[in-house]
Amino acid sequence: MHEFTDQMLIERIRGAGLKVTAPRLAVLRAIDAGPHSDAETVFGQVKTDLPGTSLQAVYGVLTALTTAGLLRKFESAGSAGRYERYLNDNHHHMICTSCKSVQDVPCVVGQAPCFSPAANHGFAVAIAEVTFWGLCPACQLQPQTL
Amino acid sequence: MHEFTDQMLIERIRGAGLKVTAPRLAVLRAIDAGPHSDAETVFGQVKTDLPGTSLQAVYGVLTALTTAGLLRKFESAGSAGRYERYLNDNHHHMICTSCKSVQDVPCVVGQAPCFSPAANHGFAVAIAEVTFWGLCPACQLQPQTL
DNA sequence: GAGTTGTTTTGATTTAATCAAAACAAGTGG
DNA sequence: CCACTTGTTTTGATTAAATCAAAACAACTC
Repeated sequence: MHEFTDQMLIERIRGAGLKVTAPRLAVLRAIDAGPHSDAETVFGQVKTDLPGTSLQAVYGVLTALTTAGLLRKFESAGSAGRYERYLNDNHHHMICTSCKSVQDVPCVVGQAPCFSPAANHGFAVAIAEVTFWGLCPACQLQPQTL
Repeated sequence: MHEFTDQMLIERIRGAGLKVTAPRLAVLRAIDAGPHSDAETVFGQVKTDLPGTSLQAVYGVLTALTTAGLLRKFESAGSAGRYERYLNDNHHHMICTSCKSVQDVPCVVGQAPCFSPAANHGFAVAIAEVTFWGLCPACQLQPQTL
């Protein structure tokens, strides 16, 4: 399941100009193990391999790593903010309205179709965020709402 | 500024199968006057023309009107949930990263281009939500962040 | 005009997140 | 290898957004 060795993670942290600490390694490992996790979920994961870490530390680490460009935060209706490894691949998210699970979806239609709103009203558009809402395969099998 | 008379608003509420009450009228008027408002903003507006209304009532009214299909709620990173009149026009939003102001943008590229993710992983996609982030004209004139 | 049902008020509670100050540790340079 | 500086984490309190429950109340129907 681990795509990255600790050594690789250490290099990524240091490469971003940040000090390498145990909580930061643990957070990166947690995101690697469970992408699209929120702060609480990351905290739960981190606690198991680095007990004594505080939830506030996790928030701080997530914010620092996001600012440094190692992680990306995305927030969507009805859920806490979630984090994933930052990849400059312009992908989007498909979220299940029932179980809130998240799938990555590449943005393939042309290059970056959604970057061009029809009328931009003078806005300098920097990024376009696309979220697809629907029912995941598992939840489609459920008879009704639980 | 008022697009709708009270009589029209009353008909819309009743048409949705809901009882017509003063707070509901006041909330619809507030949304009409300030689209893309959050609950607190609506509350501030409502208070002026119907003092004694509670914030919780505003939350309740917003939820009821949203469930009934008269309003649409949208939530975006860094802001509280906002409400607008529901229009079945598949429009999207352009939000200023600096001042958080919102502009509607029609979805014109073809019909509903964003409804078709490349690989849907078995998801039954119901809606696609597109948010453009950037700097509004006013904030582009600011030398730097305030 | 009285009754039933749906709505609003009042007040407490939850969740997600942020802030500030003190304790601590990573990476420098001696 | 030790001490210093700076950045990080902990501890504890606080905020913002929203939700819940029960009692008071008002809209629509008969």
